[in-house]
Amino acid sequence: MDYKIDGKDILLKQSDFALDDTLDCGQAFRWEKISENAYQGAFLNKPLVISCENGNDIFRLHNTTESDLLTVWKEYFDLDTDYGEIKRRFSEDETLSKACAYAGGIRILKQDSWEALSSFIISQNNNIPRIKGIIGRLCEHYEGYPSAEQMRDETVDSLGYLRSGFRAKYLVDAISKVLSGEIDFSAVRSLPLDDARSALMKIKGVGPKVADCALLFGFYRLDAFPKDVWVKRVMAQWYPNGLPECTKGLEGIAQQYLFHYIRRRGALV
DNA sequence: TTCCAGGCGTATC
DNA sequence: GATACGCATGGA
Repeated sequence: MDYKIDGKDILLKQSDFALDDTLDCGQAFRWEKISENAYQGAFLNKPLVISCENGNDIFRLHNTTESDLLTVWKEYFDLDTDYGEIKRRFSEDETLSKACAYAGGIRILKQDSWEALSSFIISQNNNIPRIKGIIGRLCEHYEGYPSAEQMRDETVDSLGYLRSGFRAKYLVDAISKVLSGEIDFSAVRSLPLDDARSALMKIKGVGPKVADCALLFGFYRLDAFPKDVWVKRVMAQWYPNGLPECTKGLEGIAQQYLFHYIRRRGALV
């Protein structure tokens, strides 16, 4: 990792990284674009403004210490993973090659398990602007993304201000099962993919898709492959016999390139 | 007005 | 196991 301290900021040189591609591709819901080249957001309750300095590979992490870079942001932005190598692997496949070329700056964010799980519970049968609205109201209420512990006394009625519709009862069930220990995140981390998915699906409102999103984005299980309406279209049109061999073990990363591509383009051409 | 959105629970067969 | 339908809300 190549970086230097610049006053109160850190300057980071990082290839295969673009803010629009990574922070506005539907994997995280509370990064806000505050100018042409800058986003404001947070991991847990540690806020960050990050901007791109040269329109390319130099990034400024504003008001950040070297310690925060090394203990928080390096991991969150997955800076130890070589996405260039992954894209070369995927480029054996014609459709994936186009998707990687279209948004080559996508990285999988290593998000907090509870935030990812609860965010994707909210995401079901919903659209991204409205998901961001609900999560924005939640974070405004708690002055940051609340832990399950902080939400322990919430009920369907008390969550009414979120206007999350039928999903409120699913959040309440998730809070309850996480706090009771029925869902144990450290156990989920050590389980094989199918067992981890089944464990999360004990929560009402968590089916295969939400579970796979939580596993991919909140537990960094790169072999989890969430199939939403968009990815189902991709699969039907381009991969009727399943994903190509070159994605093996990294199906989740392939999913994110394909998801972003078909959503932005409307179709794969 | 109707349709749809990073789905899932339930009923029914 | 598969298929059909309802679900809260709000933007298009």
